[in-house]
Amino acid sequence: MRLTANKIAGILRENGYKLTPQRHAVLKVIAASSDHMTPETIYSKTREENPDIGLVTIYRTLDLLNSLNLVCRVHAPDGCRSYMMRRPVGHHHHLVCSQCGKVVDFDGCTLADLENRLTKETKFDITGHLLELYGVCPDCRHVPE
Amino acid sequence: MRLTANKIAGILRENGYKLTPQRHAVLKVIAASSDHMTPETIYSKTREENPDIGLVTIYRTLDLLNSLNLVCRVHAPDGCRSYMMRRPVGHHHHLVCSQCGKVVDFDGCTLADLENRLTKETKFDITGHLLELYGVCPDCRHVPE
DNA sequence: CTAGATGCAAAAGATTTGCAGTTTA
DNA sequence: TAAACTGCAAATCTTTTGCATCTAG
Repeated sequence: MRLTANKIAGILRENGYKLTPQRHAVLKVIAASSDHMTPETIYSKTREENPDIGLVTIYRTLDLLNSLNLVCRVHAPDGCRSYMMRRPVGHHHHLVCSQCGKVVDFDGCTLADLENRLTKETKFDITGHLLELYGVCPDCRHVPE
Repeated sequence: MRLTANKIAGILRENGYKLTPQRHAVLKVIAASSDHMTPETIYSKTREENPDIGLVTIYRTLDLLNSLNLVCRVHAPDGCRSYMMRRPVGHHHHLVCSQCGKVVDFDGCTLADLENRLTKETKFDITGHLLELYGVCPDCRHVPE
């Protein structure tokens, strides 16, 4: 289960942000998709129901949601700026299909040992990581164009 | 030991690409730094010795080197387009200092098990991954501004 | 009522493309 | 010499900012 737009609206309020119709619309769009979307895509999807929203608002809303850790940013070898709803579980990563862009997120990553080792070896104070796996999803594998 | 500019020059030739003075200059700059650099930074460093090189050539050269897997692209939470020399060992990842941008690369990542598990669970055909760790390097930790 | 949000237009960047001239192999 | 490469200028995007207006709480 992912966070719903309604829950997020509550979280917004708790943090002192206003729940505007625009933000609600953006949330609905992101919550409705299981894939990651670029700001541009989110913009046009949101406009379908909210033709008056501006692209700038999309950018600002995404920054806000991202800073509240409500959506997460997906990095791919090409475009590095797309977003999807974050699941309630804190920590997860992405498995991205290189052909259709489908994203599966997963948790249970095994980096703790690695981080410990590197902390010792490099004396870095390790604060986080980005892990994205790439591959071809079953659908794309079976239906070569 | 990293790949030297000279070795790469040979590889370029082997792949049917010409070794131009511009490419050589870019390679020298990248090889001389242990950190990742943006195209813009590489551009200005290259210009120090080669004032006539154009930014476009930097972009094209980086794309070429990247496609030959001679340099690698570093993704950070902010800028996602910077490059550094790739080491001869095939597989490695980055530990990036969030404050000064220093990059340490490392190998021995422990993702094989994870990939096996996910292959089973998701039926994705997993072809690669991107792993970047973030933290604060010893220098930045000891010298708070 | 007021801090915070929005939209517009414009600015600022980043990256790509078209093209004519140059150069490596 | 031919294919590949370069630089320039211009075209495209993408993202950010300034500002006057609006609105959720």
